[in-house]
Amino acid sequence: MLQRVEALRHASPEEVRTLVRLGLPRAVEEDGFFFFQDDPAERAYILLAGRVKMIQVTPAGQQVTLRTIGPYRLFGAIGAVNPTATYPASAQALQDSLAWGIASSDFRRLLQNNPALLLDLTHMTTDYLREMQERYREMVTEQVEQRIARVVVRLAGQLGRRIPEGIELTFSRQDLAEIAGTTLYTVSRVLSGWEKRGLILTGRERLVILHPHALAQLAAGSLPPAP
Amino acid sequence: MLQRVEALRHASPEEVRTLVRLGLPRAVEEDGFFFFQDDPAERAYILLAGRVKMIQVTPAGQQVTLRTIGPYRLFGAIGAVNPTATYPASAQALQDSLAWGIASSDFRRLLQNNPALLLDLTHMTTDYLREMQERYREMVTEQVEQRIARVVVRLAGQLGRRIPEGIELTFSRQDLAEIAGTTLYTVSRVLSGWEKRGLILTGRERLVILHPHALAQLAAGSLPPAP
DNA sequence: CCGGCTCTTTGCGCTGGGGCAAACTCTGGG
DNA sequence: CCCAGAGTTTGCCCCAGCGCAAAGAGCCGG
Repeated sequence: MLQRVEALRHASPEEVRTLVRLGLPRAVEEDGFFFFQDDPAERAYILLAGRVKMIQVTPAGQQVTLRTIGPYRLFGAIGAVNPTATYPASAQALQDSLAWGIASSDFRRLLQNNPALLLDLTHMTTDYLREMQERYREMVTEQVEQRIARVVVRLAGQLGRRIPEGIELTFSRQDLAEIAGTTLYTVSRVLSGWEKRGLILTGRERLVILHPHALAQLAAGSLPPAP
Repeated sequence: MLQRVEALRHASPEEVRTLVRLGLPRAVEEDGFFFFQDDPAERAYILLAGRVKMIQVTPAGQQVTLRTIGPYRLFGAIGAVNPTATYPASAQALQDSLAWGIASSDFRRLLQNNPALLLDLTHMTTDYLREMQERYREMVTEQVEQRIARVVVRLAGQLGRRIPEGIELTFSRQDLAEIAGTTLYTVSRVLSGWEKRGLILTGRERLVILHPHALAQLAAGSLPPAP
């Protein structure tokens, strides 16, 4: 099963078996936490089922979602590579979720014995870094509507479900706001606008993308925002 | 000389010699570019002298500075680890600068033969990733004045010069604006405010921090912004 | 089928900070 | 020493988006 994890592509079957032996399953129900920001990074996780969001909370209590994790993806690994490190973010379950937890020391040992695996991890990290740099730029330079469009397009690609009408996403306005770095009010207004223009359908904790192409154009800034 | 590069801490003297042999020096004068965003990542660089900023430019021509590089630091390496990758940002010299350029393929070969080095690189990358995540959160949640304070404090630590009066930095208002994700007007207003409050001295492309502690408090949000 | 809870919508007012324009001030080159 | 050009300051206006408040809508358990 763990073979499907792209981070373990270069792990030998034996190493995977070791991981299974050394790791242990951890189930967390909706809204529960796998770990908290600034806790010592004791384990890295592979998500097996469900959905997890990585968040940072400001001293004032405001939440920012850094990314959402889908099945067969690694999380908590950034903290785990460094022996003395703490988690840079908290991991909260968006749905009931199940993950395989590997002690950081075992994880590091595995990486040390398998340079190909370490290289994979480096690639993953640099990819994520590229994404963060881009999103940072977007945050600085783009208008909210465009940012929300980007978020929706990105989420659709990662976690969208194909249904007859289009692509379905299950996120509340609040969720989207935390990802796009805005407020639920603004998200609500923007989504309403899109619905009026016939680009999407909305519902409680749900939206359906009818015209992915138009949304992508909005995200790219090549389509002017609502009148 | 290259021994001082923290990225090469685990390189053997012989490997360093190989790097010197395989690499070549590249001088770029002020405002010149080492490479551009989206170009194929042909070389990784180690800065030997000068200062370089990594920037992304939006289609509309707006600039965002991702980070500034000081001597003995690696840049362009994120692009170099992946054989098919392009640079995620442009590298522009803030002053006349000199760097040692290593072909990406040589760089990768070195990493493959020396897992300790690869591990160092991974640590550097994850550290930078942590920083980007933090700055992303700051960008989303914090007010401009606080963000500018953070930028100034951070730059003071990396590139500040001790002088009798305090810590001196050499950046134009425009530079600071691009780093803090705001406009030169706002930076100018905020700096003027700080000067009136006696926290800093300002000058053309220059500022002197008189009370680092007060600025740090501003950056942390524990000191209220200007009245 | 009801009641309550959570999520969503929308009107309204407000403000942080963006951006133009014009004046001012360094600084280095001739 | 003076001038031109680059960097800076500040007044002024404007608006995108925030956030309250109150009403509406969907969902679930009993």
